Amino acid sequence: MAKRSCCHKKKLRRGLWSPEEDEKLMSHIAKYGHGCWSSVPKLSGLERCGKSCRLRWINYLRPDLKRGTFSQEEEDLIIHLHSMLGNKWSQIAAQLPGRTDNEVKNFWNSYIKKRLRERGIDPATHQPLPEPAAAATTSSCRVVFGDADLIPTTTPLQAPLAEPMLDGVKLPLDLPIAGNAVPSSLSRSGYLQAGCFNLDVLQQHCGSMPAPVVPSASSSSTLTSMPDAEQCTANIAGAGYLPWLELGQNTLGEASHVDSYAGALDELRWSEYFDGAFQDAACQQGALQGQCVYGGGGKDDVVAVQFDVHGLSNWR
DNA sequence: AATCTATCCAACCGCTTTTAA
DNA sequence: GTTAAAAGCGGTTGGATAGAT
Repeated sequence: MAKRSCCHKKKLRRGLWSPEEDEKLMSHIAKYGHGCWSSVPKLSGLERCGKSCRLRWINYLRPDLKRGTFSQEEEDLIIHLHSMLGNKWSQIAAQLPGRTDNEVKNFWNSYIKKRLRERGIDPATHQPLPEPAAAATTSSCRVVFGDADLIPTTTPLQAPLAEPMLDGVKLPLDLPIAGNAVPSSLSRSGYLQAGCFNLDVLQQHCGSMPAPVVPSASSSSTLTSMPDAEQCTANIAGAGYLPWLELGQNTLGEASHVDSYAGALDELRWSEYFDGAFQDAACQQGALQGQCVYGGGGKDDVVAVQFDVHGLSNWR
């Protein structure tokens, strides 16, 4: 038997909020702040549970909400972040100022999912949907986005690519590494651009790579205190450099932002990186669970390196 | 005009994590 | 260290609305 919610237990009001209730909640929070949500209904005279009040505030009444339709840039960013984070809506929403996790989730389920499917992309895996005809074609390359609109021109790849990083243990970026280096058959940027994650670009735009994964207290509201993360996001999207996204000319620019991060890039030495801590981390992580598949080297040659944004920030 | 269907989105549910006593 | 309450989160539901028949 399903447990009854707190609203049922206390016979509190449920369903849509009336303007009067909104008014009560807003004026209460304006005066006192929300403090403890469980006490808000009592103090404000609302016959709602604290949880409901919290949700209403976060998703609807908060003054910093943007609302309205999502822009193309926002849509691209959501797709990009979802390919890395999976259904971590709060983390995705944290990168979209003025958007709530609920809003992003709804947008994903009602619009983006459909669009990706129309374009032959499985929204769950970001892989091309299985197509009998397509499967018989030559490419062994596995891409995150099969859509020509979304993938910039890249050198055709020689090797199969890793699955996208969906298994989200804190922004997983699983870089398959054959031996101590990027597979010889594949340039680093070529490999990364084509399917996984372009660290060149990330480094270029983010430098120290402020965490895109922020401890989200209330979705996007945290962004105001995360200028670096916000700027990083803006730089990635604004410069049209989401590795597999073309955002159009109107989004290009912001060269000064790029410059400010460029220095950090030089400090990154991939050989050091691969020989060092990340390789250790890869060893610790153990099995790949089929995330990265390489031709030639065989399974034993493949080392997955998982790092989160904190790891990236340590590259400097 | 009436009915049916699809879509969108606000809100709920229940589980997990965090915090405080 | 334990426990209960609060907060956070993601999945799901249900009502409103638009569009199709």
